[in-house]
Amino acid sequence: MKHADIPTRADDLFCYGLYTASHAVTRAYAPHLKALGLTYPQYITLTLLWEEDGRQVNALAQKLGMETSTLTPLVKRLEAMGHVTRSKSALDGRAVEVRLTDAGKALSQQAPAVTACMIGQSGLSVAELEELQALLFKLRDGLQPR
Amino acid sequence: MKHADIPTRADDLFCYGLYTASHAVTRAYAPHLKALGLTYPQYITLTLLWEEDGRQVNALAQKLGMETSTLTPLVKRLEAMGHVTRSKSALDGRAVEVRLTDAGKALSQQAPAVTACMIGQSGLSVAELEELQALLFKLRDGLQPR
DNA sequence: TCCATTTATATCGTGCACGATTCATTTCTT
DNA sequence: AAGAAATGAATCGTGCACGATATAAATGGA
Repeated sequence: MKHADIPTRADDLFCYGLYTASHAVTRAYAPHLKALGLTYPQYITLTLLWEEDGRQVNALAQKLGMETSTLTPLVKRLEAMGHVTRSKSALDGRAVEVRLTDAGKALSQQAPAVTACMIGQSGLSVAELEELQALLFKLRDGLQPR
Repeated sequence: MKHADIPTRADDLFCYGLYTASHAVTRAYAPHLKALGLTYPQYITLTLLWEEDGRQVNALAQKLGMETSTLTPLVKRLEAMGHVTRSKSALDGRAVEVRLTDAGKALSQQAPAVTACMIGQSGLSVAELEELQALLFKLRDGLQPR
């Protein structure tokens, strides 16, 4: 591809839509999550634990594509709020396993209503959301150096 | 839509792909932008100025969908780096106009190569990227309360 | 075994992002 | 024209996100 073929307007840059849409979603979630006392990254982290409890910090970081330096304090805040416990792995003294408390598990009951509300707000059909999700995963996986 | 119809796995949540893809893009841009001494939000802000110079802080915030409390320090850093100037509007004493310096304008020469590289890395066709962009804008605009 | 390397987490400093608040300026109302 | 309301930036405090660095535990090789 030659430079001449590349869109130069900010609206056309493939990074711009992602950047603004991502923040718009975070903002749209905020009022729902505020009622649960959660931030958006905290909520996403909990969804991973609802799916599979007892993950290590490392596994959570991998799933989210972030550094443990981001997750350690986040998980500590979840612990301080009483949603999870952190304990050293018996098999590997370095690893920390994150486990949901009853309170943390109970929060999962609220999730479907929040998701439903967000899907409704989005104005996109389920088919469009699936198409979007597929493209996002393809983009993300393409960019991962690994 | 009933709750039973809502995907509950984290992978299927429509927020998850956006969250991880957005960070993946930021991370993929980082090495290219580091060579220019810029962060990703700084780069996007500059693209808006390359498109139309002399915008007010408010206009930039609107375009990016962010608060002025985020942009004010960012623009000040761009000023400290010598890429822009900040000056009070003659027509409205409250407003601050952001203008590119010669150095800031010169940076725009590097942008097409960066964009081209990112598009190549993404592994998506231009058609797919346009489709993705369209869905993202639709999502974003659907979520804006306005 | 012993020591080098790797791995898992944590810590620190910088920058982004938001909401709440403040301050100055403009605009609206009367 | 004067006070009220609205607007544009800025400031402050909290939390997210990264890279660089540190520390402790596990692994590997000689």
